[in-house]
Amino acid sequence: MSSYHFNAIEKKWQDYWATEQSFKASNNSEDPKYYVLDMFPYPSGAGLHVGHPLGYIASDIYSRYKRHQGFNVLHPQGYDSFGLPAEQYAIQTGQHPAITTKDNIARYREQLDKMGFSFDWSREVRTSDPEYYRWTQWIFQQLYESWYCEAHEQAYGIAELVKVFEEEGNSGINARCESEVVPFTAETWNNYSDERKQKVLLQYRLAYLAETEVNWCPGLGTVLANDEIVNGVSERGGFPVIRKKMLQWSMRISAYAERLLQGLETIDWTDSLKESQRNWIGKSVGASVIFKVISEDVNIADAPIEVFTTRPDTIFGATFVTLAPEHDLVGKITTHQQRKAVAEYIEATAKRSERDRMADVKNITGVFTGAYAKHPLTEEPVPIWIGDYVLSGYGTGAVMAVPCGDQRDWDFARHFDIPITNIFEGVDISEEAHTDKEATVIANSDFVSGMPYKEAFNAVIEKLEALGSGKRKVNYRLRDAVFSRQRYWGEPFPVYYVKRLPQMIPSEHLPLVLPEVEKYLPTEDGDPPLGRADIWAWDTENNTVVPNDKVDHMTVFPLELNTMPGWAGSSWYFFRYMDAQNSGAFASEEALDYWKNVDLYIGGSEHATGHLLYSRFWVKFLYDRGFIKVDEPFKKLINQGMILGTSALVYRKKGTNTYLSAGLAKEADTDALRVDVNLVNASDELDVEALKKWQPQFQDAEFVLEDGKYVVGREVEKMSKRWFNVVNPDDICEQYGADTLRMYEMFLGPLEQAKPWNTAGITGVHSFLKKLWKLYHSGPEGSFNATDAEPTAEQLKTLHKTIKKVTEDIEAFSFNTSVSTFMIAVNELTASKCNSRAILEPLVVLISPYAPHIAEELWEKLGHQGGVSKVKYPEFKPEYLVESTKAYPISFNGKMRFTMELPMDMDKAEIEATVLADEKTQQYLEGRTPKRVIVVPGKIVNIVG
RNA sequence: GCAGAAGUGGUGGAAUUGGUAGACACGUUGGACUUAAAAUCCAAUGGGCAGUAAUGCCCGUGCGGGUUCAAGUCCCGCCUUCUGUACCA
Repeated sequence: MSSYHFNAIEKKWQDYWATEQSFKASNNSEDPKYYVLDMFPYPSGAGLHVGHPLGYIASDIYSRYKRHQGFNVLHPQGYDSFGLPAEQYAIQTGQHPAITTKDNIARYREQLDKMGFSFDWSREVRTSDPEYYRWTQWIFQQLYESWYCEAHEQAYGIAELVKVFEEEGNSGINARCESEVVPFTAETWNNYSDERKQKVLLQYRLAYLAETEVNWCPGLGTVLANDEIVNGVSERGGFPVIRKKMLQWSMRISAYAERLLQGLETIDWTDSLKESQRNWIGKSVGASVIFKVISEDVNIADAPIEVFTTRPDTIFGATFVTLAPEHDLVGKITTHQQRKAVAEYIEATAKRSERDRMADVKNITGVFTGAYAKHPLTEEPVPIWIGDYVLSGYGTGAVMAVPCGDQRDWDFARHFDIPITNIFEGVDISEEAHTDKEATVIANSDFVSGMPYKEAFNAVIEKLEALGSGKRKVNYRLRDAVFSRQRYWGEPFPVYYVKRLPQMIPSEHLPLVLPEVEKYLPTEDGDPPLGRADIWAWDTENNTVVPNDKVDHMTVFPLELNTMPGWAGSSWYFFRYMDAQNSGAFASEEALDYWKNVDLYIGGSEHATGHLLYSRFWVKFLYDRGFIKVDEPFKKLINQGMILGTSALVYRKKGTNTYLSAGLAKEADTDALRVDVNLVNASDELDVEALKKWQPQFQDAEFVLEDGKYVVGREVEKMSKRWFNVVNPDDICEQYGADTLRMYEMFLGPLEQAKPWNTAGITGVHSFLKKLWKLYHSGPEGSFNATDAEPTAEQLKTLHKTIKKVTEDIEAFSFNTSVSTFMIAVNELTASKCNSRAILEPLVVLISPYAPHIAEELWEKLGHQGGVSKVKYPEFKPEYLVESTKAYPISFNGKMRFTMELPMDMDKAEIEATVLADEKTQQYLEGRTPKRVIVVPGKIVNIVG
């Protein structure tokens, strides 16, 4: 073997790792644990492109590094195989999602294996596997069996709630529940029918069934969560989304709003990510204020309109009240004269999709109801308007409008000619509202006149509380998460219905396995595909699924037809890896106690408000109910940046079949078309003959060259099949090897930054590996050759410099610079023709996280048995580095005299060196004693004063 | 609009967190080897000025100010680009 045959080496070691199960983690170990996790992929039909493994490479490097340091590392991988993408792929290809999912997973696994990841595959999970979703269903049932006590800020079992109801009713309970819960005494409760009791309890449960206004997407035939909507259209497919009332399962995540917010302080995530979650939770502190309707009609007189405001200090500037068009009171209070206008307005807004409403922010619309409400403090009548700038879903769906202090209220008032009262001292509000609250004094406001914001804020609330017309209130933007999907490819709810009330299937009879259906498509009117299943009813006597026609509503009942959303399975999978085969629990107590939570989590930032929030919610819930001992899932989180594609463009002269080279295209009128990036070489030159064969439209085309070449244009955009800019990692592994791919992806730039892929640069990294190989293959015909001779001081310095820098880089996740450090080391060692065993051994261990295959090969050639992966990390010895030695100056005099601690065993010595500093710095240093002198061999570089 | 991040050669990006800016790599140019190409190796490569030369000097990190012996880094004010989020009262 005379040169670096990476293909053979990589195959050899991948097989070795597989047969030896080198990366299998043990659940009981004396060693400290470390849990490194990747966000598991959706196995889509397109396979992996070079962008996907970026995060996996980073986490793999860190895992291998931690193993070298003596940690018992859990580094698992699995597949998020339920959900819309898998199902849509199945619909497109006309195959059963289970089959396509299985095929896709096999393809993913093959690709992943080629890159030499150190995953413990014995712990693989698939969310669509019944043995897995059995526990997803089980957690759902635990949520159903729980309620949230706001007094203790904790979830408890529903049985405890029932006990309280039986003894003292619900008046003493401070629970997170539906707002329309009717108060009752113990006696009333005990007299309630069983059915009535169940209905009441449903209002308290953390997983509950309720008629909710949801984001209905007719195009996808399903309901979407808020984070699945982008700019008013569905994230997937871009279909319009409308609001619709439906009976849905929901998760009372809003109960955890405050704890989800507080928990952010305890975890090591990036500021931007924490900020996204804070925004999503959207805490605002203010007051709820009651305006009572003025009316002759006794039925509606004094009906309270509750509004939420963050500016109670401006209450004397409230000149009208605005209700959302969907507000319950609208129909009741509208006067006869205004009835027609209001009805027309409501109809018009209901027709407008969410998208239109957003696109049309500037257009001010609204209508007067004809009714008035009494200002709680001035007791003056204020008109009640409706306007679609008030959202029914936020706060109470009603606002007190203070045009002088809020721009939207100001715009609305100006548009409809409603009076604007100025309650700020010395502020001009004739052109716009004054929204700055600091450094402004309230005026013209009865008892708060002359007070600054903060003082007025509290004074008004106290007054309102005394009058019973309002109270301090904290509001959250976070809303409960809809948990039902009218979909096939998801976890079935373990629920059947008796008299239309949900009942849980006994947990010992889980999983409730997804039934077969003929068609996976949802129907246009939204009936779930499970409605087509023939065998989908629950026999409560035999605890089994039976055909639908057996339903008798005595012992056999219909099952829930909806399935769970994609985020159900991904909200707890990190616990399943701890004990993936367990059939008695989602993971054993011992496993949960040992692994605790994820130490390092790497994945894309697109999950900032979805997966990462829901996971935190479920973990806090499981913690409350005592199933786990940690209340945050991911201690440290890193978002890897996306690797973008570099598309290649050719320019077709308009209306012809003539293509102009990029340099000529600017002067002509052309259309840019994307062509396969694989037809273009590193210097943007197109292989015209290959292009002609690629697609028939180019067969007879004419190409106008410049300097004898056809040069393509470039555009950086998402890597996608339809832009023909996808680079397949398999091809890179084939051509350069997995070690090169791994190092190059790291070398490309900082992990967290988005960056375009450019295959051209890969040769630098590849030749580094070749150089490393050659350094120790200087024997006859390139055979392995390492000497036992003592390394030189220079070589030892190179080694320890590398240990120091690489270790620092790896701890800071600066993998890009550590690749550079390796290159420098190998260049230096090559220059001194180093083939010392004493240098190579530690160097191989250092490199093995990055380029594991070549490291294993060299390790074996050094005569070691067993893999390199658990060898102790080399120790850094500062004495080999003069740089880090401290030097203490004696005096400064243009030239400087000082003593320094010299490397190794030498005693203190005096040396003399010239200070490299400009004149001003020299003057400054005159007479001072610098604290530290930074030295490189031979000369002083710099002085730190 | 709000929030977060960033702006450094032809390109990707370094810079011990206030101390020789441009490491490392790509690309480019020149050279060696070769009949030739590929591969490999060596050298040069921010801009400008002076010198036969080794070398020396000046300007340079989006723009304008400031602090400091010393600023890519800190402070103030702008500009630009990404990434979230948005009629949230």
